[in-house]
Amino acid sequence: MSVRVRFAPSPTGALHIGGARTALFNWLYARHCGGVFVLRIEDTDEARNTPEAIQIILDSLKWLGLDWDEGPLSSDPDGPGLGEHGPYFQSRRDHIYRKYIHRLLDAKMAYAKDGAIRFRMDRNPVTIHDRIVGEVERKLTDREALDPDFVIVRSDGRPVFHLVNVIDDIEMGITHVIRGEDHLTNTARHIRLYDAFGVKPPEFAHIPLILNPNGSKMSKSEEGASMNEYMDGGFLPEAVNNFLSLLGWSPGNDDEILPVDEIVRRYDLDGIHRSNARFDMNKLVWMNGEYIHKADAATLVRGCLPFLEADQPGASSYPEEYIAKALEVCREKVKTFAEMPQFARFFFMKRISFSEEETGGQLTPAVLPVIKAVHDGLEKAPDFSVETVAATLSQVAADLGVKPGKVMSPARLAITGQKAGPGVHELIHILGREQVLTNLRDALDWIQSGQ
RNA sequence: GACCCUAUCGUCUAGCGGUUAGGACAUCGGCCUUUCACGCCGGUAACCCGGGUUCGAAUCCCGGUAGGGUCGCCA
Repeated sequence: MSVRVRFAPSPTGALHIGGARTALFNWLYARHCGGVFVLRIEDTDEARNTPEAIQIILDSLKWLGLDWDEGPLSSDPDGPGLGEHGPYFQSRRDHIYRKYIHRLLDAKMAYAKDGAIRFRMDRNPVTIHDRIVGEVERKLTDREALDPDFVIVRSDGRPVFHLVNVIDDIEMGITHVIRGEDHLTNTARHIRLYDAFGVKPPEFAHIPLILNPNGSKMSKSEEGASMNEYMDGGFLPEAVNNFLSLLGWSPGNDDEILPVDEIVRRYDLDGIHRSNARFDMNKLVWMNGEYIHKADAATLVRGCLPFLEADQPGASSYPEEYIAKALEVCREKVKTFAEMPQFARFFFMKRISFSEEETGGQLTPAVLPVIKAVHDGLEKAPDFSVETVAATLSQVAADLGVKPGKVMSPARLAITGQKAGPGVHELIHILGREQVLTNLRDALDWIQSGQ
């Protein structure tokens, strides 16, 4: 039988990092097995669900590259979907649930009380066979022992999660339920529901949770908890996928930077851990840097442009080739695209704004002669190739009788207004004669005007 | 309160009866260097505790402790 897995989010806001990982693990397993990945929207809680939230979930999954074989094509519950098991919005499947509820009622396995419908739950322990956790014998808790039955249809007629989740998984032919460990103890109820419907339960695989750095449950408001932070924060989806796949799963050796197709190839339920993992933004940022350093030029430009434009309005209207060259010499310095402006902003400034803070107090009258010499040297340079610029600056240092460093550092400060940045020769070459000389004259003026 | 899961450096992890307990992030030194990074070299740093089983336990069993999860007319 071919593998069919699903991701069934409830659209109550941004996609949580834990949800994204659950989706990823399901997708990975489907792709590894050549199975089917289903997306189902659990929008039964009308008060909390919004069309915007559905769209965000769709966008987040697309951004991560987690394509679904069956599921909605848009955030419209009545719109077209992919696959033969629709509708894929629970809010549009009520007629299906009704049939199952009647079966339960007719067989006396469920009954009405206080206007709601309750399921007669087994009082004996339920054994859960979990692919990750193993055999789990779930006994009733003290509260449950008082009244083991649970509500499956609210008094207002709306069926609850436990019921619809099971019915949909049956109807959609789900073979493996891969979900967060927070559902493990609830699985006993689900198994009894499968029994009641006379259906063999699917394989269960409960994956460990993602915790905060301090070990507590990762809540929505926590740093790094929302996928929006990565989509809008200068991250590459490949890096986020790679990082998430390693949170609770291991390929079995020390490999860490793994392209997604290799993760798909090596992915297996047996490689999933049993213990929760803490979220480490530091390592994610490092990994993102690894991906940025190897990204192709177009990806680098596309990723950085929004941040550059926000920092220096008009930046995106510079010539494409110029932007590409400017970003290329800065790429090794950043770990997220959001960090790019702090190194590359001067490339997109017609006039540099000098500040005591940015220059670290290094632009003083003492360096006036050096900057003047750099200006005059470059003004007379026959061209602005990297080689010519290098030779020119060396000559300036020689003429002044100082080490090259005594020229490079003030030159960088004067031309870029910053202490840190790409190689001086390269940045002068890319900036070009006119802009470099303008910046140098501005620097001279700024120093002479008493700063 | 009850029930369930889990336990290797600060963090993510390798290990699946015999290892100098390995790697990565972070951190601390050093090198490289015109800056900041990158890169390279090196250091600090872990088997939660207590009992067993065994010639031998990080690995298997039991107990404790700690952390997490669940017990809704939320999902």
